[in-house]
Amino acid sequence: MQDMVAPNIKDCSDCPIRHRAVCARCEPDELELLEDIKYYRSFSAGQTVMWAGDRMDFVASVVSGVASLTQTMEDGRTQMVGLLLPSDFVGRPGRETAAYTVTATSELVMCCFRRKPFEQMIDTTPHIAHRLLEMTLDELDAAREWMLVLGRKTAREKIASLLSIIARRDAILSKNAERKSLAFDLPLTREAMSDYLGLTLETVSRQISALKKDGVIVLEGKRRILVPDMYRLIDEAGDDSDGGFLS
Amino acid sequence: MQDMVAPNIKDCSDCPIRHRAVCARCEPDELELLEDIKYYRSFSAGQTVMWAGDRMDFVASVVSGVASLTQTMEDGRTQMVGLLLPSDFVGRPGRETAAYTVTATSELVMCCFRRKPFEQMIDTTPHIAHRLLEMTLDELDAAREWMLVLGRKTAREKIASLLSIIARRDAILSKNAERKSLAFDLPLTREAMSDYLGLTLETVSRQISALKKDGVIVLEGKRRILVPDMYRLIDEAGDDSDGGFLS
DNA sequence: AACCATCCTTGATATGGATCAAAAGGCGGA
DNA sequence: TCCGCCTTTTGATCCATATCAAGGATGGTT
Repeated sequence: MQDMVAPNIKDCSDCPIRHRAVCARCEPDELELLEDIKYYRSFSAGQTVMWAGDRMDFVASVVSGVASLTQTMEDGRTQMVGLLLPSDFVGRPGRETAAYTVTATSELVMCCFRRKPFEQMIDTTPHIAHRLLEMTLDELDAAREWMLVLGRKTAREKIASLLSIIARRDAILSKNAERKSLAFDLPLTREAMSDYLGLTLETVSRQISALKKDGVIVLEGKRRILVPDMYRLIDEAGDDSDGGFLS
Repeated sequence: MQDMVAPNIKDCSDCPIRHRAVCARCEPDELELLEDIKYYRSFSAGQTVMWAGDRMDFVASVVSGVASLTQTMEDGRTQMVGLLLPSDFVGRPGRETAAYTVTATSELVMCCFRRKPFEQMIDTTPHIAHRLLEMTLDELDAAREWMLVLGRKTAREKIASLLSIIARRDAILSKNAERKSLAFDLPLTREAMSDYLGLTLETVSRQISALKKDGVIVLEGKRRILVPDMYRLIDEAGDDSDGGFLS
């Protein structure tokens, strides 16, 4: 259960935050400041990055792997409220303690920035604040998209929605976007999927079996998914929420 | 179906955005700039402020009344993804078209700011950008809270959660916070409540009746709710999501 | 190779909420 | 004041998903 420095990352060029959150318009001296306050941490599947209520001394960006944000009720019911894929950002500037539990659902490498100096950068560097606002608005849109899934979709549609999202993100990362058929590894256990979808793990398993029987997906082992026809899968998801794949 | 200028609002001092989003640390000349770009619109219950996909030339803040953000699937299933109470902000700087349909669920007055000049203010006035980021993060937290409600709570808990939220907001507005018992008007039809909670309107009605029968709430007419014991209601909601009431 | 701990699948049954249906308020307009 | 529309309540039945239960696959450890 020991964190370690990721051995294979040398500089900011591998760090998504450089491209997505902060650095697109950074001046060289700002980049240098970023270098000063950042460090890498890696986690193995199942490890908890932080518990809700923990003091949080950093904000971070996912370099590789997948993490989840979860909320748990006293009686143990838990709901995933965010899925962090590579290049996603986690942490709330200005907040001392974590509001959600963050868990690595697969091998995970995060690029962390010490919170206090990061907050100073936000205050002194307008385009960083601007970029952060954009990212937060994107996350808000994603959360609202997900509210439709949780509130109004059937179990089958929920599974198809989740697979679409992962497939799309995977395709973008591997530059395979707009390919009709594709394959990817599921970075979540059935239980994690059920926590995301507001279902039980048995229902998740059954619906995956059903989608397989109907030829919407093909399983290679338990975790690898082939999607023969991405448009079919998106259609099963019940709406255009994943229309972004088409663009 | 005609918008009109709200007759009873003369200056920014009645405008929530002044306090919540923009003006807390505004310089006099910034306030003047705000005055230049703002105007009021009012709507009656049921009126649609804008449809998803509409071109959006303004961002706005709710002055009084309640509005909802909704998403609808092709087959008509709809999910509310945001409830806008007085002082809440709506609109995404940098986006041309509305992502959600905005509807007045009661008499509604909004304070609108023309989008382009508002965006310029954001870019040139760091503390406005900062405040906007904070508000967006608050909304994101609220959305994630709601994901737990949608994904994991029972119908009864969902109703209690919604009533708690409205009660709390109402108490804050009328400076009645931390009172144990309180009363408020429901600004939503049963159908709107069902769209928020991912239920049918029949289930909403039945659960309200059940809470009434059990003495958790008292109904005066259909729309006015008395809560004899706020802590009881919060308890029925199933978790501490409304612990904010206690503070 | 045998063992163990997870993770996953499948079956049988139970149930909370949806659906279908009807009637009872409430409220504005003629 | 009465009518007609809209909202709400309540009842009967159905069904999608949860729950309970058992067994199978997988991968790591000794």
